[in-house]
Order: sequence, then C-alpha cells, then structure tokens
Amino acid sequence: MGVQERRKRERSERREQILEAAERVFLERGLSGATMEEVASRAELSKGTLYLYFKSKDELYLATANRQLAEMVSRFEGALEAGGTGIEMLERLVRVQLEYAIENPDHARFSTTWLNTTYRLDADSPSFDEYRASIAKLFLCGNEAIELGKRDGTVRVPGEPFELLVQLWGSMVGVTLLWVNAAEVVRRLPWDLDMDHLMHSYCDLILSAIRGETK
Amino acid sequence: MGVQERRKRERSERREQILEAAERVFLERGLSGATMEEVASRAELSKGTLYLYFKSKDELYLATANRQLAEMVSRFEGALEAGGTGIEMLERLVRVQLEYAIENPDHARFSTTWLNTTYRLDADSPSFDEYRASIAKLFLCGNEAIELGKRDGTVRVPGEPFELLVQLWGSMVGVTLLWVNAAEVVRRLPWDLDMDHLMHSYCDLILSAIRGETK
Amino acid sequence: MGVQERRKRERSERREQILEAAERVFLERGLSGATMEEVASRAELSKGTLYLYFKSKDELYLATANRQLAEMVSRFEGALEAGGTGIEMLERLVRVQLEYAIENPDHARFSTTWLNTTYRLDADSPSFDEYRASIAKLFLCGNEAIELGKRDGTVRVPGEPFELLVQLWGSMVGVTLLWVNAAEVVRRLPWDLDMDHLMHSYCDLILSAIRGETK
Amino acid sequence: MGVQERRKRERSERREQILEAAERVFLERGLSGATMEEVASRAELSKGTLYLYFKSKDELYLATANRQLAEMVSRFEGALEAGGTGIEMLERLVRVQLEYAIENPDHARFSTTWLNTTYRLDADSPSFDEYRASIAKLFLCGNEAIELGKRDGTVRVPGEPFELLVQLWGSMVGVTLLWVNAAEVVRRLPWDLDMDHLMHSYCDLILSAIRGETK
DNA sequence: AATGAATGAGAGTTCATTCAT
DNA sequence: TATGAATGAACTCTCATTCAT
Repeated sequence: MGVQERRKRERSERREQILEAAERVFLERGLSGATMEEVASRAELSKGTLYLYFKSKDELYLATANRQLAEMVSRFEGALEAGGTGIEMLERLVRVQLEYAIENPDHARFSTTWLNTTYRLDADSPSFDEYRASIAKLFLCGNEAIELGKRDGTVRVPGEPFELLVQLWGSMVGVTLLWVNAAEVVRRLPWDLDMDHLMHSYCDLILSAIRGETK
Repeated sequence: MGVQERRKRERSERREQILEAAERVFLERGLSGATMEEVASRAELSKGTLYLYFKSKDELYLATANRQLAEMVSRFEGALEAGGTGIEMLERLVRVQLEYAIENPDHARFSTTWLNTTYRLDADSPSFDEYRASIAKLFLCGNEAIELGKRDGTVRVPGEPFELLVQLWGSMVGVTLLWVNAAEVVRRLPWDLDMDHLMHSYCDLILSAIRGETK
Repeated sequence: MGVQERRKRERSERREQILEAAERVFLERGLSGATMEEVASRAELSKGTLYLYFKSKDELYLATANRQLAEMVSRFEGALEAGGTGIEMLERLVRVQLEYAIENPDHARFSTTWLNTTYRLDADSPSFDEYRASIAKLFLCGNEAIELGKRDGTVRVPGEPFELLVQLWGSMVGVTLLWVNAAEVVRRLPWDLDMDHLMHSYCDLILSAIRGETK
Repeated sequence: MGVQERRKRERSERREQILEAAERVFLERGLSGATMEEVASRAELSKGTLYLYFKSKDELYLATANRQLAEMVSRFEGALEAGGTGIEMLERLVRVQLEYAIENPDHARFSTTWLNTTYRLDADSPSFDEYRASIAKLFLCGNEAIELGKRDGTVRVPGEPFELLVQLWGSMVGVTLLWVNAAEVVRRLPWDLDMDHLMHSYCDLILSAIRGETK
C-alpha cells in the first residue's frame, strides 16, 4: 500500500526531474541541438532511464512544452475570472503573460523555440493533441476578452478579434524575446537599455492603441 | 597581373556561389539541420572545396548572416535618404523591414535565430565583428528617424527614442516570426488566419500608437 | 515439510510458465530478436523474476531447446516401441518428425538455429550437456531402425546406416525449413507452391529410394 | 582520364573488400547478430565508410547475397549449355551446387541465413528485386532440365516439375547445412562421420529416386 | 584549386542485466 | 520471492572535418 504510493510519487518526481533538466537543455541548445545525453547527465540519470519516462526525444520536448502551457492556461483562466470590462480583462491577460515571462524567463524563450526550427513534430501523438488543446485554450481566453471589449466599447479597433489577438501575442513574444536575451541584444547595440522598463512600457503602448485612445 | 586579377575575381565569385547555396540550405533546414554535403551539392562543388573558402560551418553561417545584414543596411540607408518628417522616415523603415520580410521570408526567420538558441558564435572572429557592426548601423538609422520625429513633433510618445526603437523592432520581429511560420502557427490554432493582412495591419496599429493619434 | 514441497512445486510451475512464454517469444522473434521484456510480460512476471530462474538469456534459450528435444525424444521412443520391420520403424520416425513439424512449425525452425549461426553456447553448462544427450538419443533411435532394416532386408541401400540416417535427417531438415518459411520462400520464387503437399511427397520420394523400390 | 579510371577501379575494389568482410561477419554472427562495426573493422575501414558504399545494413546484406547468387546463376547457365538429356542436365546442376558448396562452404551456409531469421528485408529496394530475379533464374534453369527430362523420359517422377525442383533444392540445402557445420554436428552425435562422402552419396540417392531406377 | 574518399565522434534508441526495496 | 527502476554498453546511422591526389 505505502509502497505503491511511494513508487507512484517517486515516479512522478523523476518525471519532473527529467522535465526540468530537459527544459534547461532545450533552452540552451535549441530543439535539435539538445541531446538526450546532456539531458540525462543534467538530470543525473542515465540515458536509458529517460526512455523509461518518455518514449522519444520528441515526446520529451512536447512534455516540457505542455508542462509550461498548463501553467499558462491556469493563469489565463484565473485572469478572466476576475471579471471587469473587456479591456480590463485583456490588460490582465497581457500582464499575466508579462509576469510569467519575468518569473520564468527561460520558459518564455523556450516557448517560441518552434518558431525558429524547421524540425517537425509528429502531429499524431497524444502529446501533440494536448499541446494544441492548451494553445487553443489560451487563445479562447484572449478571444473572450476582446469580444467582450468590442461589445462594451472598451476595445475600439477595427478588424477581427482573432487578428488583434494574434498581433498582440506576436508582438509580445517579440519584445519578450528581446528581454530574455537582453545580454545578447545589448552586446549587439551601440547603447545601453533598461529592458525591464522597455517591456512594461511596450504593454502600455500597445494597450493604448487597442483602447483607441485620443491622439 | 591580369592573371592575379582573374584569380581574385574567380575566388570571390566562388564565395558568392557558396554563400547563395548555403543561404538556401540554412533557410530550408535550419542551422543544425543544414549539412555541408547539401550546401556543396547545391553549389555544384565538392564538400572539400567549401573548406577552402570558409573555415567551418559556423563561419559559413556567419557569412550568410552578414550578407543579409549588408542588404538590410543598404535598404535602411536608402529609406533615410528619401527624407521627410521623422514619422515618415520611421514608417519608411518599417515598410522596408516588412517588404524585406515578404521578399525573403526565410531570411526573416533566419535573422532571429540567435534569439531562440544559445548557439554560441565565436565572438572573436572577424566575421562576428562585421556582424555586430551591421546591426549597429541598422539601429542608428532607426534612431535618427525617431530623434528627428521627436524634434519635428511627428513622433509623440514619451520615453527614450532608443526604447521606442527597440520596442518597434522587437514587436515587428515577433509578428514577422508568426508570419513566416504561418503554417506552424495555424497548425496550433483553432482558427484560420490571413497572416498577410495581419502583419500589415499590425504596422498600422503600432504606427498609429507612435503618432499618438486621437481616436 | 508440506511447505517445502509446495515451494518446490510452485518453483517448477513458475519455471514452466517462463519457458512457455520464452518459447513463444523465441519462435516469433528469433533468438536475437526476442527480448527479456517481452518474455516477462508474456509470462505475466517482471523482468527481474526471470533472472531468479534462469541465469541469462542464453540459459533460457537452451532450456527451451531442451524442453522441445525432450518431447521429440519421447515421440521417437514411442515410434520405436510400436515395432514392425526396419523400414516401417524408419517410416514411422519420419512421419513423427513430419507431424511434429506440422504441429509446431516454429519449433522446427527454431531447432535448427544452430545450423545457421555461429552463435556460441557455453559448452560447459549443464544445460548444454542435457541438450547433447537428447540429440544422441534421437539418433540412436534412428540407428536402431536402420540397423534392423538392414538385417530384415527392408532397407536396401548400400553404405553405413549412420550415413543414411544423417542424410535422411539433413534432407528432412532442409525441406522442413522451406516449409516453415513458406511465405519467405514463395516471396522469392517465380511460382506459387503447395508446400504442404511438397513436404509430404518428399517423404514418399526419399523413402522409396531407401526401400530401393523399382517403379 | 587515368585518374578517373583509377578512382573507378579503387571504388569497385573497396566495394569488394567490404563485401568480403561483410560476408564473413554475416556468416559468423547471423544477419541480426552482425554489426556494422565489426564489418568495418574486418574490412579495415571506418564505420562511416561502409555507408559511402551501402546505404544501410540491409542493402549490404542483400549485396552480399546478390554477389553470390550472380556466381551461381552463371554456373547454372553454364551447366545447362552443355546439353544432354534432362536427367543429365539436372545431375549437372546438382553437381554444380555441390561443387559450389565445397568451394565456398561459407557461402553455402550464408545463403540460407534468411531461413532462420524473422528479420524482414525491405522488399521494395532495387537490391531485393535483383535478388529475387537471380533466384528466379536459378529455378528456371532447374525447371528447364526437369521439363526436358519429363519429355525425354529420363525423369520419371509424378507431380509438378516445380515441386520436385523445390524438394531437390530443399533437401540439398539441408544436407549441405550439415556438411558445412560438420564440426558442430559431430559434436552433437555419438559417432564419427565422413561428411564429404555423405554429401556426395546423398546426391546419388536422390538422383536415383528421380530416375525412378529399378535396383 | 578542387576533389571526394575516409574518418570518428556522437546522435537517438534498445535491451540484457543488476539491485534496492 | 518478486519487483521494476536504473544502468550502460551496444546498436544503426549521420556528418563536420581532413587529406592524399
């Protein structure tokens, strides 16, 4: 009885241990640059053990992505539940994304890994379905806020809500990417920058555009 | 004498021939997915020959990046020379970036590779210096436009010009990343999107924010 | 006392349970294709338990081979006991071999594995001694029939009885090999074949030669 | 000119060198037991080099098989050209097979490797087509001899020519297998044997059955 | 200058075996 | 006794790089 429980707990701890190591490695080396060997040694396990928990490198990658997305989904849903006007909800979602990035800078970079690889994930695995489902949930949250804002007049931009949403997401991703790579960015630029302030003030800027504020 | 000249010209032609092939391969396969074998066969040369012109795969990568940056620099400088108000210049720069992305969608993805990996380039190589110098030039162009706009009143946002510039750049990068990976993005989203329209309308949105337009 | 007996009985039941699973797996996957994992799951035991009963995969293999040979020996001895002339006994042995192959096609293939590989079994293990002893018994049965046939005039071929026996065995092995691999054989041949009929009619053919029959 | 020729010659020599090593390894270890590493070291080459000449382990295996089959086909065709009655032709084919086995005992064992594995070859490769085509040729030779024998009355057995042919082939394979594994066979048997004589006298025995000879 | 054959380290993955529980 | 998590060596195959020609 106690033994089974302990086994179960240990198993899930190992999984976490591997996922954490994998995240760091994927992050540092990119999806195709990461090696199972390095994940293993980072997790202080043998390579073979990895395969007891994840059936392939792809599955491992998706599992790390899903872990992060699940967290995001729960934060987004929490942000919606707080209620308010459409723009207030939207702003809260934007802030949530910002805070998440600040708390987990590595995840922020990691979550866009797939945008820079041609590495193709097998779309047929259940993990990929889970992955896609999480993303859908995130977008549905955003969509709800914008739809509401359009109705209550707090969001005054023309065009599809989806479009605005993707613009918001994409531009935030871009600014966040610069923020997490601040060191590299600064290494390439001729001036110094307060990247923290920059990221926050970008939110103000884009939200003001969405509000359709006077000029 | 004439012989030496011909030699020199041929050598630089070969270099171009390799760079063009390498660019296509890097873009299609990604940085780690690209193989020297494929670059060689695309350039209709042998693998060994590649090493006569570039000392490693990394050097070849940097050289292609520099080639692309040089093109961007020249377009940016052209956009500035056309004159006008600050915001006009800035808008022209934004449009140039957009057009460049549309003409060279793969370059757009490629040029931000460094934001998603910790792939370490040897910072001591002359190629890296050249790379860094080009980026500085691009930013100086943007800075000039914003400084001018602040002075002539066409750019009405508070804060540092540098900051605005980097926000503009970062958010454009993000939106463009989504655009070039439209297929993958759509594969993950629950709806369809007109990514072309989305990218253009993002420019309008962010420029309107910079103009500080009333609604 | 009773406890010890039960222990002993349970132990030997477990052994059988493992052997049965192992046999099926070895037959389906071949010697090197079989995995301990699959044997274990087929036996509804854990991998570790296998090693409590057999010290290695090799030992397990030998044990299954011995189990099959023991069965053959008992059938051969039964065939001899039925009596009759030499050729009748010999024919009965041949039929027994045929029937056994038909009943256990996989065993037939499996039992000749050693002819096609140099897979080296540890000749010093008690299992190998048992294995060798069983084979000797089989041949002694055949020898007895031929010796008798030579004496009673029903076997009319020149040469050593041993020689004839080995020819008979070898040729039967060959034809049976084709029969058990019918699918692969047919995949390689330009016509279709009734392999069942072929194998039976080969027995008639070779036995007629041994009888020295006129036609 | 000379350079190209030398390259071509060296390339084909390398191929042979690899094929010879591969043959020995496949033979000793069996199809799935053989490793590319061992083939490489036996050929005194690196593992990678193997893949310059054969695109996979399967292809390498098929290439060795095809090499041997090509030799057999040419011998078989030679045997047919010598003419004579059906049974004479058939006997010549049988002798050719015997001689080939004696000259190349390893090939003889090797050629039946596939009968004892469940390892599945990819049936779609051109190599497999070549393989199948060679086997078809061999069987067509045999068929021709038997058909002729049936017509000229020298082959007096009932049933399909194909069937007889496959029986002949199968039984020869079996006896030959014993012969090439003489050492192992003898290790398992309680008497000594003259395996050379045994194999030859088997041919006499089976041919006499085919002739339907009176005694 | 150009070739392309050769290398060998290293990739992802599998699996017989061990061992703490 | 039985477990199953963990190991690590082995597998096939890839590819950046070198080097004799």
